[in-house]
Amino acid sequence: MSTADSDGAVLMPRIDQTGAAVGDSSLTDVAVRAGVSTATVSRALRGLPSVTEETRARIKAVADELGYVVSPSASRLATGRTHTVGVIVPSIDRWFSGQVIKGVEQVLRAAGYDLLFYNLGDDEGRARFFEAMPLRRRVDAVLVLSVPLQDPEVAKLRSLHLPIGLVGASADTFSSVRIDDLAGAATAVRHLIGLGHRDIALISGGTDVPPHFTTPTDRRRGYLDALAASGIGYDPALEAAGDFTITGGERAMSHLLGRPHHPTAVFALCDEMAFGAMRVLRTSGLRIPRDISVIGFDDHEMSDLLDLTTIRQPVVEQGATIARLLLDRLSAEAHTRPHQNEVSLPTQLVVRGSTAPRRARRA
Amino acid sequence: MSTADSDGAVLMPRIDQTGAAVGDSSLTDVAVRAGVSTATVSRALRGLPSVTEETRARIKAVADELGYVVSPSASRLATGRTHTVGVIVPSIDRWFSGQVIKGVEQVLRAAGYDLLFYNLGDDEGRARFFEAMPLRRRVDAVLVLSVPLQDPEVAKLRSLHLPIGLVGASADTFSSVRIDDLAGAATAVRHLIGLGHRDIALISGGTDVPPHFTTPTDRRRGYLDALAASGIGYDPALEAAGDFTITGGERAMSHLLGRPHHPTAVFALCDEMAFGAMRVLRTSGLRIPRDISVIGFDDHEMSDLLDLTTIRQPVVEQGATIARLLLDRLSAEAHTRPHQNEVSLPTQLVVRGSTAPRRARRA
DNA sequence: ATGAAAGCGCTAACAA
DNA sequence: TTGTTAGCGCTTTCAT
Repeated sequence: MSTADSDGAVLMPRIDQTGAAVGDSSLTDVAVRAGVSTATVSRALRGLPSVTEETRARIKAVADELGYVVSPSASRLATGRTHTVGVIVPSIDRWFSGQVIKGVEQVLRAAGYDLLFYNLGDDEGRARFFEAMPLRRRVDAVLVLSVPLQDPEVAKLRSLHLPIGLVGASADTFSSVRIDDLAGAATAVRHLIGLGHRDIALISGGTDVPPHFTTPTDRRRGYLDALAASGIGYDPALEAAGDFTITGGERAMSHLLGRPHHPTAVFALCDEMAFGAMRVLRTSGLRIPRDISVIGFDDHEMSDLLDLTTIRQPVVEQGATIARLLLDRLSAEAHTRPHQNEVSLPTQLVVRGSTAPRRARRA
Repeated sequence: MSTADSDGAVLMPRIDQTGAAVGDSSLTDVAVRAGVSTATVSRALRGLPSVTEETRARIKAVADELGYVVSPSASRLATGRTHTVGVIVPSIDRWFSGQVIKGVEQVLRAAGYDLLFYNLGDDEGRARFFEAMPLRRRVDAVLVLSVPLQDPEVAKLRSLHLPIGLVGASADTFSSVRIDDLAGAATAVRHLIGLGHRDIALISGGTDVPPHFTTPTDRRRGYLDALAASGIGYDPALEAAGDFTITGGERAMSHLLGRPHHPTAVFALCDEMAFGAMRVLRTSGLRIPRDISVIGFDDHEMSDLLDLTTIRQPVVEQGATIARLLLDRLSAEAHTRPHQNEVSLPTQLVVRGSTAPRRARRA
C-alpha cells in the first residue's frame, strides 16, 4: 500500500500513454477536495450569487491549489455558447488588417472572448471559406474586416444566424463600423483646392466594384463633389485606376504623366497608392510639393516617414468599436433593449510636406 | 395535431427562445435518418476504414441533406484534442507579425487546425498573459512568434506540457525556426566593405537583451566579425542604439551625426531603423548613396519603395515552417520517429540604390 | 444555499 | 462491418 489513499492519484498530474500530462484536475476533483458537489463548485467559480462567501472562498482556495482551469469544451457543450468570435480578414499581412485586429483583440479579450482567426487569402481561399463555412458551431459571432462581400457571401453569413459585424462595409442587418469616406475625400480635395489647385488628378480603385464595399466609390464621389462645389469640371483624363496597391499607384501615376493634361496635384484614394505615385514622380524628376502636390487617404504608418499629407482614419478604434457592437448583441440584456447597429467614425486632415500652394505654370 | 410526426421537429431547424436557430442537426439526427447507429455515422464521416463505401455514401448524403456539421466542442470533449493551435504574437500590428501569421495560417488551416490568437501588447498585457496562461485546455500546441522570452516565461510555457514552437528564438526543447542572423549581418557588412567603406556605423538594438532573443546580439556579432575579418577595428563611437523602431533609428542616426568620427556607410540591424536613419540623413542634407551608404536587414515591404539595400529574410516561410514542425509533433507517427526541431532558413543580399562605392573624403 | 441527476454531442472500447 | 454503451467535464433544472 502506498501512503496515498485510493484517491491520491487525483492530486497528481495524470499522465496518459503518450507521456503528455492530460487535462489537469476537473471540477469533480475540486468538489471532492472541498467536500461539496460539482454544482456548487461550478456556481462558486462562475461567481453566481447563490453561494455563501465562505464556501466560495474555500472552493477557490482548493481550485487554486489544484491549478484547476475550466474545460472550455465541456462548458461549451453544456451551454451551447463558445465565447469565441470568428474574425475574417482578406489578408492578414496588410497594415490595415493588423491595426483593426489589434482593436478587436483588445476589446474581445477583455470581455473573456477568444478570437478564431480566418485569413481568406486569394480568391480560391475565399471561395473555399464561403463554401465550407468553417465557423458553424465554433463561434458565437462573426467579424468581417473590410472584405468586399458579394451577395451570395452575405447570404451565407446570414444563414449562420449569428450576430455579424462588418468593418468598412455595410450590408443586411449586420452591425457595421466605418468612416465617412465621402466627407474625408471631399476634405482632401478641398485642401488642394484651397491651395489654389484646379488640375487635380485622381488615382482611384479598380474597375470591379462589389456592391457592399463602398469605400472606393464613396471616396471617388467625395472627389467629384468637392470639384463640383468649386465649379471645377471633372476631366476623365485626370483619373487613373491603381487598385489600392503601391504598384498600382505607380502604374496609375505613369499613365497620368503620359497624358497631355498635366495635374498640379494628385489625390490618391489610399496612402499606398500615393506612395507609388510619389516614387514615380520623383524618378520622373518632379519635386514634391514644389512641382506637384500629393495627398493620400488612411494615414498609413509609413505616411509620417514619407511626409505625406493625408486623411487620417481611426483604424484600431474601428476594430474596437465593431467588437463592442458585437458584444452588445451577445449580452443577455441586448435581447430586450435596442442596440446601435451602424457607427461612423470621423476622419481628420493631416497636413504634412507633400502638399503646397500651386505655383504659376511654367511655359 | 400537426402533420409532422412526433420526431418531425428533428428535421426542421430548431428555434430557441431567442429566435436564433440553434445547433442545427446532430449526429443522432443523421443516424436516425440513415438507419444506422451514431457510431457508424461518426466513423463514416471521419473517413475511418471500417465502413462500407455504400453505407458511407448514404450517410454522407443524409448529412449533406440535413446540413450536418460536427460539434467541435463535443468531439473535443470526447477526444481531448482541440485541433487548435495557440498563436502568440508580441504585437499584431507589425509587418513581421502579419507575414509570419500568414505562413502559419496557410499550413495550419490546410491541416484542419484552428488558430487561437493572442496579441500580447504592452508589458502589462504580457504579464497578464503569462500569469493566467489562458491557453490551458484550449489548444494542442503553442506558437510563439518573435517574443523575447524571459526564463520564467519559458518555464510557464513548458508547464503546459504541449508542443511549443518558436520563431526568431530558441529555448528549451521547443521547436524553432530562425535565420542565420550572424551570417546575414556579416554579408551586409562585407557588401559595404566590398564597396570600399571602412568607416561603417552600426545602428544596433536596445540595451536590454533577453537571453532567448538572440537576434540583436547575433546581428551585431556579424558586424563585428566582418569588420575583424577585414582588419577593420571596431570604434564604439560608430555604434548607436535604435531599439528596432523607425523613431529609434532616427535618434540613433542623429547621435552618430553629432559625433566627430563620421561614417561613410551605415548598417542598421533592421529596415525600420534604416528608414528612420535615411530620413535624418536626407533632412541633414546628406545624399544617399552619394554621401553615405545605408543598408538594412529584413527586406520590409517598404524597402523596395524606399530603394533600400538590405538582407532579405523569408518571413512567411518561417511561419509556414514552424507550423509544419508543430504539426509533425502533433501527428501520431511522430511519437515513434524522431523529428527535426531546429530549422535555420537562409538570407539573401538584395542590392538596391542605397549603397554605392565610397567616394574620396572631402576636406 | 446546496445536492442529485440528467443531459450537451460526440468518440472509443467492447461486443456481436 | 456495425451496434451498444460508457464516458469526456461541464451546466442546469429540480429537489431539499
